Amino acid sequence: MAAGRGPGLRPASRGPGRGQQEGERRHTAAFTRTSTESPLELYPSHFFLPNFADRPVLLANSAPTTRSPEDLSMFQLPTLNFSPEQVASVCETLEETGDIERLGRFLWSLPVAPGACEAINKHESILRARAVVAFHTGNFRDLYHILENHKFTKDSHGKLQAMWLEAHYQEAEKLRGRPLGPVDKYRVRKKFPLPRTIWDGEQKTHCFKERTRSLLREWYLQDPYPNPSKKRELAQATGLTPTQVGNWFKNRRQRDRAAAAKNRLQHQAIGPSGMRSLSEAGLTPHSSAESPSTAASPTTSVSSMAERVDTGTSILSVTSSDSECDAYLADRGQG
DNA sequence: GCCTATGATTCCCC
DNA sequence: GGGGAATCATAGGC
Repeated sequence: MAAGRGPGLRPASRGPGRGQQEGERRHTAAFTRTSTESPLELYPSHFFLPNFADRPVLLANSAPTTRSPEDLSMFQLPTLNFSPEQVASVCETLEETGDIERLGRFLWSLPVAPGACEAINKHESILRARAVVAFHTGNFRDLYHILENHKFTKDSHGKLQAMWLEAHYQEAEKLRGRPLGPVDKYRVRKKFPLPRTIWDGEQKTHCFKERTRSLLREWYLQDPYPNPSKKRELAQATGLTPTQVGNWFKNRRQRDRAAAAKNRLQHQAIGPSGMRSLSEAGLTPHSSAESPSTAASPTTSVSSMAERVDTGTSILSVTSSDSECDAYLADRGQG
C-alpha cells in the first residue's frame, strides 16, 4: 500500500528547475514555425489583459457568461488564431513553471466562440490547467465540476487526485475551524471518494492474506532479524516483495517493543500483589493460552524470542490478532 | 465518532 | 544499508 505521507501537493511555484526547462523545450517545439507564433509571445498578459490587476481571476468555463460585450470584443479575437494543441501547449508550459496566476489569465483570455470553446474544452491539458487554476484560486466548485465531468488519462491522475483531496480537506478544515488529523482526513476521503474520471479503480491491499501472515509469524518467532537472503526467501514463499517482508518484521518488532514497555509499566503500577491476583485468576501473561502461531513454532520458545527483541526482559505471552506475537513481559522473578 | 490493528513511509542514527 | 522511533493511511469494529 502506498500510504505514508500521502499524495502531497507540490508547491505552486518551484522556480526555474528541470520542469521549467522541459516545459520550455516543449513550448519551443510546439511553435517552431516562427518565433512569434506562440500565444504567450504574441499575447503576453500585460498586452491582452491591460486591466487584469483590477479583476478577479476567473475560470475559462465561467467566463463566457460573465463577460461584458466590451470584454468579448477585446479578448476573443486574437486567440482564435491558435489551435487547441497550441493553447494546450501553453497551458502545459505555464502549469509546469508553476505560474498559476499567469495561467489563470491566459485561460480567462481564451476564445468564447462556441466552436473554439468546445474544441478547447476537450483537451486534457487545458482541462487540467483549468482545474489547477480553480484549485489555486480556491474555486473548488469549479474544480470538482471539471474533475467529475471529464475523463483524464493516468498521467494526470496523481496531481488531480491530490487536488481533489486537498480541496476537500481545506473545505472540511474551514468548516471545523481547526486542522484535520489523520482520522479526520480519512473521513473526508470516505465522504468524498475520488471520481472514476481521475482514478483507475484499483484497490490497494490493506491486509496481507492470513496464510501470508501466519507464515511471517512463524518465521518471526524463529528469528525476528532475518538476513536479506532469508527475507528474499520469505518474500518468495509469501508472494510479497522483500521490502514488504522487511516492513512487516520492522513493524512487528516495533509493536512488540511497545507492548513490552506498556506491559512493564502496567506491572509496575499493579505491583506483586496485583500480579498474584491475576495469576490466581489464570490471567497472567505467563499463563495465558498460546496462540496458534506460537504453538506452531516448536523450534524456538517465545520467551527467547522476546529476549532478543527486547533485551533485559523475560517472559511474554501472546494476545489475539497479529499481536499474537506481542511481548507481554513480566519480571522474571515474579514468573 | 472513537478506537484499534496493520501496512507503509519518513527521519535519524550507527 | 539496516534498525528504531514516530507517524501516516487505511480498514473495520463498536
